[in-house]
Amino acid sequence: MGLTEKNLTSTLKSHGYKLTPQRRAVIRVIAAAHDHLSPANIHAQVNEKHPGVGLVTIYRTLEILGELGLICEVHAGGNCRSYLLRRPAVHHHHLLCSNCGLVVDFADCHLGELENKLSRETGFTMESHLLEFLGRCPACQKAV
Amino acid sequence: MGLTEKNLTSTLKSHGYKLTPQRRAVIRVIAAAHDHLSPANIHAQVNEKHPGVGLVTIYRTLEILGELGLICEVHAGGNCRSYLLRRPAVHHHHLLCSNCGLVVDFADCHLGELENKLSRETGFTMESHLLEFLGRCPACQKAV
DNA sequence: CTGACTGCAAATAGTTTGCATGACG
DNA sequence: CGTCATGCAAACTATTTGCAGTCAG
Repeated sequence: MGLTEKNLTSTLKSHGYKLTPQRRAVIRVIAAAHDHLSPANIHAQVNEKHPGVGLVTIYRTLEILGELGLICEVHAGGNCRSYLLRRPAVHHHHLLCSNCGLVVDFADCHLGELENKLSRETGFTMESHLLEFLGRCPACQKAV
Repeated sequence: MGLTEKNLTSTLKSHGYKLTPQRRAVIRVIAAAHDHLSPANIHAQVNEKHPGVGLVTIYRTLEILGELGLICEVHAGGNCRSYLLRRPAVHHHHLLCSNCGLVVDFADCHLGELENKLSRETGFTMESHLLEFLGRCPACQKAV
């Protein structure tokens, strides 16, 4: 049920995008990472196995993947352009370790109620919400 | 009870920072805006009244204001470096209009419980959380 | 085959740093 | 007065764009 590499590639295809070795490599890296990665980060990891892949390609691939909703942004700390594989294709949020960057997903935000309340009070039509927790994971707590 | 310009300047002083016309201008612009502003944005507005102020000064001032907790970041859309006057000096969140950029504050997020639960389940020590709602304000709904 | 994809290089945009001058307190 | 702030210019980093060659389908 996890979103496998196969699903990703087939989604790519079904949207008319071609499946190139470079894209496969990018997807592989993102899928393998348990962290959120910056474009430069992804580039470096891709090049470990496939030297010669341009950073530009990473950017373009990320744009496509984002467009298809296969990856999502993480707004960690100052760096705002980190990407993460959208593992469950459902609504969820992230819990980040401020030290090592570990990411834990969780889905049960009880924001529906709050959303309704705010909507009533302000007259806003709600479109989406962004929720992230920042903390320190067990390993990093021990480490100091 | 609102955080006035006076409070801001006195806070600056009490932390050993000098009160220069440039900083006053930056604070004025941020305080007057009902929007979140990017550094470039602030720079432009400051220069309308005080030509000659460098963009560098804006950056440095923003850094100080952020350090003192007088402004906070807004993670709107793609642009991740927008600043906003932190009106109530307490913990709160934002509701953004995706069309006009209107910002509404709200404080009563019921995340404490969720935070505790996550903390128990994951072993994380929680440091902070980021919550933003994105929607469409009443005016923009009418405007189609 | 053909159009989409890639990589290079160059262009842009956004942000930071070094330094001499000037202003706050 | 001494210290900190400012503004300029330059250095950097991150991201985007143009173009000719290459490749998946």
